[in-house]
Amino acid sequence: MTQISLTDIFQGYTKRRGVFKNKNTLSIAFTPENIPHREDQIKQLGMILAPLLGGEKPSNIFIYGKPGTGKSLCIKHISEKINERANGKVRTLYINCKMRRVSDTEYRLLSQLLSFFDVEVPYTGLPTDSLYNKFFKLLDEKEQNVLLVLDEIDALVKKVGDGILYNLTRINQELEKTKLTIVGISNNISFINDMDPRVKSSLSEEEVLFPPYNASEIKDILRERSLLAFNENALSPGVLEKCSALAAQEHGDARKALDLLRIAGELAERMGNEQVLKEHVDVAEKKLDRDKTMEIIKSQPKQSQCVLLSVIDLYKSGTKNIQTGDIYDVYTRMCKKAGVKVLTQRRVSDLISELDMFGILNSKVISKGRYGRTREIRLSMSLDMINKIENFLKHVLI
DNA sequence: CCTCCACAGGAAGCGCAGGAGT
DNA sequence: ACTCCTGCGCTTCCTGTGGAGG
Repeated sequence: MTQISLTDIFQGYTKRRGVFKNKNTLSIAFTPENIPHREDQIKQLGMILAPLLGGEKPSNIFIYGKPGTGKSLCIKHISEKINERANGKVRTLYINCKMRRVSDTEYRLLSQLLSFFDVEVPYTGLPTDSLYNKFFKLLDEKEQNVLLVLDEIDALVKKVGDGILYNLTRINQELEKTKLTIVGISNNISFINDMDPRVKSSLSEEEVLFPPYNASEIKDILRERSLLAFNENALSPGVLEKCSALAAQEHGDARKALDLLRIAGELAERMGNEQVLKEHVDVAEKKLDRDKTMEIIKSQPKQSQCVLLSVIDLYKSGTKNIQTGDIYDVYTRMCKKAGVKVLTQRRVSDLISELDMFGILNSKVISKGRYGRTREIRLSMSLDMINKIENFLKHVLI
């Protein structure tokens, strides 16, 4: 009985003509066959990495460019292509270095690398050196060519220093059988300059720059993907233009454009429309912003959440020029109420910096002369959003 | 000119959970 | 069971500092 009605539902769903033909082609996981407006970069990377095909070690590469400019995508694309040609002789290890509690320290990064070889290590207890040795042995077990892609490497270096990179580049020199090529990807251009010169010279033997897309380039990208993703005539006129324009405002972020398009499509489908309208894009933009920040906030530890709620409290009570000391006062009361351990101001100061890094807060160090030097903290979102966060945090904490 | 506020943010080290070796 | 190790979140202690008020 249940099964029958379920099949009915599913059949009804598949029979109904939605707007999507293949939604996956809009996700970040999808690597398209053709990457518009990145011909130069792909050519450059291809030339640098071509020695892999002859079993030679290419130069290490440093890639930089703003978010959503196709850095990871191009690397993924090229490594897939190379692998096809080399009959799987080239192994690509991709790591995003920013993931909290996953790859945001040297130890955790190595433990991630080891897990690619199906080696699980305890989350603490072992010396980092021993992880290096394990990794080293695994690499040198057999002859192979390994491409190590470290995405958002600037975040990691900022947090724990450039020692990791130094160690990795050194491992490379000591390997006998295996050749390890390191590809560092960074959103921040200036970051490479204040690294140890030894690391700098060995990591950025080659540099590739990914400039932001402009609105018409983003539109090209969207058009191409929309042909794969949507049914014919599912997009009303102006939808692509709107997505492109919105994303171009945000330093030419193609990923944002794709997200907008996908969410707009989902909204249209959910509302039973046969066409995606410009209005859907408007709603999608709000939803995208909201979802992103909520996602980050949910993943924060309780202590950070307390800090954030304190900032919101101050904001709502009309305090202007919110500073660290104010926050700490409210924060201590908040913790007691929520039954959470009160951390020191030093630590809270770091938590504020973290929230700043995630883009949830804006903090700026200012000097008020006689009245000291502190950080001024501002919330950079709509009142609507602040209310939403407040509700969520109160629900979770109190 | 100097002073002095209210912190920023670096350095060191502590305690805990969890290894490895004996 | 014991010792001795480690990484990590956190505390403790510290020095540094831009500029308004004197």
